[in-house]
Amino acid sequence: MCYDVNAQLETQLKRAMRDADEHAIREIREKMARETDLPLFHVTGFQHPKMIIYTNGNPNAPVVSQWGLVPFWAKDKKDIWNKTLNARGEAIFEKNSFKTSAKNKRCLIYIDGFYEHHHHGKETVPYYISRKDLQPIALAGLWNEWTDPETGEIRNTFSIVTTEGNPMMAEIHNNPKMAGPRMPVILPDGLEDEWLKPYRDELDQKQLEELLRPYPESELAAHTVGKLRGKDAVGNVPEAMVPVVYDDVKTTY
DNA sequence: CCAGACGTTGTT
DNA sequence: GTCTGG
DNA sequence: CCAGACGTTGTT
DNA sequence: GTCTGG
Repeated sequence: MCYDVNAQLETQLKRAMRDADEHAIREIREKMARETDLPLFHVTGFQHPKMIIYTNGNPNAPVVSQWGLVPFWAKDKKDIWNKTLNARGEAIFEKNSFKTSAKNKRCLIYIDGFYEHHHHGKETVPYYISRKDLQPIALAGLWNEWTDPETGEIRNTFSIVTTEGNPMMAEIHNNPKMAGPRMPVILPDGLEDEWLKPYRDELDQKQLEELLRPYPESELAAHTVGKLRGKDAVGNVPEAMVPVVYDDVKTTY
């Protein structure tokens, strides 16, 4: 699970800035950034925000992409893109909606942190999760280009790959309806580019699947924040990440 | 064979 | 309790 | 994923 | 486009 994120422009662009010249930097900042919905202090995937991703096609070039992968064969985005916000890592090479992307269209999404809901009695308490060192979180993703049959418009869309959750995530995300803790795939420093390597054979697939593991909780911090859903939702404002204390709920990890 | 789906989710 | 909308 | 609705009717 | 269910 990973349906709620905090993604700042600088965080999303950091990778591009490593090797961009001044002209490229200006192009990116002045043109591309305006096509996104950044900054996103809190957004849910169900709003299908436009963000920046880095694809295997050109790993250092930022691309505007919309959250909620629409497979190329889909006739209409509406029925599918609320169901493809996440892609179960164990099955990305099997599922119709993801298999071609898993082979040929993998991507990185850099975010500052993400949110999960904890259930305490009848109350729902959101947590904000980030790296302890506050560095950008590199998420493993899948992307695709989909042509809208109605407008002819080509849309770039993406999905966040998930894996089993670490013990901290299991404690936080304790929705009774769910069967097994999950968390987004966070690629450790130095391994991001492995996710963008070409797929040639079964061995490559094995190596890609090796990357889809839970990130160690020792590197993650979490604290309770204000409501993210419903009429009390804090909205897309910096206050979304500000700590909020709830009775009888662990405040920080 | 055709029709219809194609997806995700941890017990206060 | 269960479904839909965001 | 969670929050909120869950119903009917000819007019603000 | 491709798989599953009937």
